[in-house]
Amino acid sequence: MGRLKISPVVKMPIEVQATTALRNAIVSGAIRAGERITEIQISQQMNLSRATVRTALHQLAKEGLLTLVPYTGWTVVSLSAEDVWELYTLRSAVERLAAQLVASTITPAKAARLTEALDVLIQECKRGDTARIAEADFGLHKTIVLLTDHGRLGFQYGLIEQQTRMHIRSSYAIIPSPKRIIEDHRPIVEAICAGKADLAGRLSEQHHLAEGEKHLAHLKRLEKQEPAKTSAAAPRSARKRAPAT
Amino acid sequence: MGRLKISPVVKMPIEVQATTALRNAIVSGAIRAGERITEIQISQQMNLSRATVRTALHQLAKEGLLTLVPYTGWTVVSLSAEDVWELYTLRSAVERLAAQLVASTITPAKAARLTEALDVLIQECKRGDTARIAEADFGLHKTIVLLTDHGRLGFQYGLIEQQTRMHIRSSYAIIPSPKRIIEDHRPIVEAICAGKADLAGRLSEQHHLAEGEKHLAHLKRLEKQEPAKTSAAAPRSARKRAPAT
DNA sequence: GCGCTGGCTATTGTCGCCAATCGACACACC
DNA sequence: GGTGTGTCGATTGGCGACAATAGCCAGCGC
Repeated sequence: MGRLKISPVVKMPIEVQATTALRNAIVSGAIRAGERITEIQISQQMNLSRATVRTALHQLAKEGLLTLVPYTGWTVVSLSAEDVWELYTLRSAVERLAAQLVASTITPAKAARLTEALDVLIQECKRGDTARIAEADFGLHKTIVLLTDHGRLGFQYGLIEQQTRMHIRSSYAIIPSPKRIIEDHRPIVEAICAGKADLAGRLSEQHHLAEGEKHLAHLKRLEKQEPAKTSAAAPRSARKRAPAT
Repeated sequence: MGRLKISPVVKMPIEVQATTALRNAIVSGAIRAGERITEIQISQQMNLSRATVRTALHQLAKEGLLTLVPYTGWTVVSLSAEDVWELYTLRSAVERLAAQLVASTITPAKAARLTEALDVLIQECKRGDTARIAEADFGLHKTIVLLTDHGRLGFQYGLIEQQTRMHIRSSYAIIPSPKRIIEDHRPIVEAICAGKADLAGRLSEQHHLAEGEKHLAHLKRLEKQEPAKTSAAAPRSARKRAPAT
């Protein structure tokens, strides 16, 4: 009597499912940045008790996707220039660490996975579909982070990624040319695979700082052309110069 | 008719107060690492509804202080060697970024605050009380992070700090000599105040990696002397070598 | 003696309802 | 017209009760 060919049912509390569905709705743009939402509205749409929805919303607030004014309401964050600066500087630090960790523990198997992810990115760049290029780009970076086998780093990276995705969807992000994307990413992967931790870390950090600064300058130009849009949400910080490296 | 001299009442929802009280209880060691707690037990002790306590516990789980097995119970995390590795590597990256950011935007006022925090640390090292030295040490690092004016960085640092504090309380942490502490910290502060972002970042990163590795080696020696203690909690990761720099 | 099954207990999950708070608006007074 | 006060509606905060789940233990069959 062998094993039956039945897929296991994955049990998941409703709270967790609600959190996941709401996170996806926010990150995908189905619920827009800056939008006000209420527990009542969401509980009716999801056919769940308000308390269950409330737990989910609190979780997402902790992830930086929502802000709550007690007794008043919830707002999906809308990222200001300062938020953008925070995200790309933090991402540069996290990804520097990831590149260093993977490079210092590189194995043929890890190198193969990295090379494969880079190949996917290169193929998408040749195809030219910007959405698929962006996905492959995220995929390569996620692979580096996953190869660290560092749970907290992966968690932190996930928070940064989802906020970055939200922002890209709700703004007029500039997309580097496919040629440039390949030129930027290949040396990072090569340094990691060659076990050059210091070089890999520096290249990775530089890549994100450079892209972040370009994007920020672009946003500033857009702001000059339009009335300032009110920014809900994340703690405001004064903009600082990027760290010299 | 001018302003009355009455201090404003700081309103804080009970949920937030409960979260803060529980966080303090965990970080201070009043609730021990590895301990199992239940919503019912905590709600009775705090004289609050279980639902309120539940919200608080979920928040703290998100901060990495607790883990939940659905329908079964909550456990205060007990940090394994792998967790320690994760914390100090992540801390090294975060503090590297902080040092770089402050150094690249240094002002006389910031330099004064940093120098003051270093002076406090030096004074405590002369006094020799290890608890006060540790507090002054944390205080200096927190000052650097706060001077970045980077909300997300401060939040991330706070998570690392509280988990580190928990671990220090629940383990036989080795404390560096006061002389060594001064030798390690002074060059970091000097580099930051001199606006040398690259040097400040490297020194800061190195400081945490070196201390972390020493501590980890110490833990490994302790583990060899005792039966393995079961580790609740945080995602397990394989130990990796520290990144070369 | 071992493995399986069922029942019980203890816990978290989810619900609906009452309580507390905030913001907007109307009204009264100066 | 401006300011202060009170009320109301909309929202979140907090509660206790019922539902769902997991783990443990006793009993039974082989």
